[in-house]
Amino acid sequence: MSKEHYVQVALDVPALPILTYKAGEGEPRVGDRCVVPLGARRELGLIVGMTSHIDIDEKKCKSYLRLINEIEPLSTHWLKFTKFAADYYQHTWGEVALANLPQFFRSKPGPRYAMSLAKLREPFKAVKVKQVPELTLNDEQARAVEVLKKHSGFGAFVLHGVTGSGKTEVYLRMMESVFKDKPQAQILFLVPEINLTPQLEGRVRSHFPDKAVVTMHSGLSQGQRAKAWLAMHEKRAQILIGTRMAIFASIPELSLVLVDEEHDLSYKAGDGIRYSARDLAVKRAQMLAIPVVLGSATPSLETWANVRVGHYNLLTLTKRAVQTAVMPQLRVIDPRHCSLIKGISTEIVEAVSDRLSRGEQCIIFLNRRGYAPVITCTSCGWLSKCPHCSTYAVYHKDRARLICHHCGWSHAVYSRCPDCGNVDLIPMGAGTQRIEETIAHLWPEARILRIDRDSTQRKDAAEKAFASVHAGEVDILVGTQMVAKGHDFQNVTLVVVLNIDAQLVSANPRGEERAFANLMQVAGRAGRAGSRAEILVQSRFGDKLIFRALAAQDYCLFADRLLQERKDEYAAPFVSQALLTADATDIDKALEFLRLAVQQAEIIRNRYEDFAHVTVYDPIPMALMRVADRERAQLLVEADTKARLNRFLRLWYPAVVSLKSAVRWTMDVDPVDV
DNA sequence: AGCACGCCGACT
DNA sequence: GTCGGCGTGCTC
Repeated sequence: MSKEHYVQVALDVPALPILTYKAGEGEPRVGDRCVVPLGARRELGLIVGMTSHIDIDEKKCKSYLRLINEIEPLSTHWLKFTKFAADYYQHTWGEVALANLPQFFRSKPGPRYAMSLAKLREPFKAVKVKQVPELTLNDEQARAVEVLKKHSGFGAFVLHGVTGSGKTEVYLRMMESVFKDKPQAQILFLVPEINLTPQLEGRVRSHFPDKAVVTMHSGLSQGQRAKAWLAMHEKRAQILIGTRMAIFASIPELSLVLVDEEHDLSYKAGDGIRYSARDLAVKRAQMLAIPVVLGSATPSLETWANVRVGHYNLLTLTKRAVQTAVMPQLRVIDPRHCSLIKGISTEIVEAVSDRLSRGEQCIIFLNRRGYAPVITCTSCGWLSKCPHCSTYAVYHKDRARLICHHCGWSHAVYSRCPDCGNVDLIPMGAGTQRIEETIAHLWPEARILRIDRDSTQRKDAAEKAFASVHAGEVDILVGTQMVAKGHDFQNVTLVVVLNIDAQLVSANPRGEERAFANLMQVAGRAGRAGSRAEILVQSRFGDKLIFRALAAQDYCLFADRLLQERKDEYAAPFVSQALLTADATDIDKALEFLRLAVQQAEIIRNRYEDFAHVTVYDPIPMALMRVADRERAQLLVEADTKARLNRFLRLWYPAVVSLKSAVRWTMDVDPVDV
């Protein structure tokens, strides 16, 4: 066998193919990194293959400058996986592979490289673990664990259970059964947000005192990330809990992947390479022939469709794990048919008063921060528009400013109308700050706490706020989305939802599905430990199916109906989509670029019969057209299958690149918002 | 993406 | 005469 003198190197450079270099010093292995000359600069590359012959001019072929082989090479599985992601999301292999290594491992080694590496290998500081008592599984939970235990090879399991049905305990036992079969196994546990890692981390550490647990999320420093990454890579740690970025970790003994709250939008990366960590989790499990578990009370429609066609196995938890817990009662209140006190119906006011008199806690949920979404002039009709975006600047009373939530523009609130000089400027609508003010007025005795991004800006502020609710120091909690995630409040017996209609009737095709997930999640905050909890939703659409399904806590009813609708409309998830988004200083430039992209698409479409089922739509300005002085337009492409869409994109993407436009653009495969 | 090369306008 | 603007094009 002839020695392979050349290495094939992937580089973190867009639109650059794999380059071939001569092997220099050392014994290069596939999966090692190396420093290579590239034009006038030096870049860090990843060796993805070896070869004994080259098809380029020998003189053109340079040699690598330094081989980096101080750590074990990345596995062939990891390389194949990142290659798949690169092809699927239309990026180069090098971009996906290298951009997803921690900073330390994607940088050229400096003079202190060996020392830094040794430091990264130092043992982790011991963590104090609060012992969580073992829970016994009910029959449903036990069955779910049993199904996974009996399964071998690839399998996607959907753990569908309402809040409080004990999904976490099931995850833990599933992990346990994997470790029993294979003591050196490694497990990846994906969570949607950093905030959710600490509690889960505690549970996991307590359950597996002899397994090293590491975390990976954007809240960690580069050093901490590298340390956790290396611990998994070198099999010193066996459990990785992390946000979407963790899907790209090197996990040589990966044996089980868990994706908690799989429907959560934060699994979809919004910048750079727009991957879906959930979808990649399924793919990675499939490549490794291991099980993946997707958990949610409200699975995404994509996932549900896979359940219904039999690709995924459904494991259902219908009972609340705490036997005494009762499903909360749902009541929809039509604000048109009752008197309102500053936007809050009297029925809700009475219900809150009732809870307060009994010393119970209430949550008021409103997905809109600030005091009022817009202020207006009573005389000339002036509105507080953001000068840089096609939206309104939100009034923040506490800071006496108008703030644009899209670009951050802020201006001291006007004392008189900038157009006509009139002094009567009034806030329209209500955000959490205004609701807080209103309830303080209604219940002067009550202890009120507001939790939203504004009230929790300081470090640990959110944790402290949640702790004070748990400690019973709060009677009424007002908050946005933030209050809906992760925390169960034992003494909360009433949840009020104020402004779900905006989402219910939005132009967004996924609005209803998201409203359901939101409502279900908020509802789950109440009455975990028992007693009669109630959910009051203020909505004009009480007769919608969503509320019937919600009252019965019947996700299947809702999801099956929605799926049927999507099928009839030939909409996602029954079609696969890619979205080309362009932004420029003016909308015409963006649209013109997209029109050229359409031309390219049509050329490709007409050339191959395969693309008869590919639809290229007209470019349109985005719903929120202007953000931070950039005007945005988008172009949607649809195909009947993912595979066909991918084949099309492989031809179209390079054609779009070659347009060489000054317009900024991105391609989003499987976009969440269309 | 960088960083070169390259071909036209105002400066010691 | 040259310093430098950023348009096009290549990187093994």
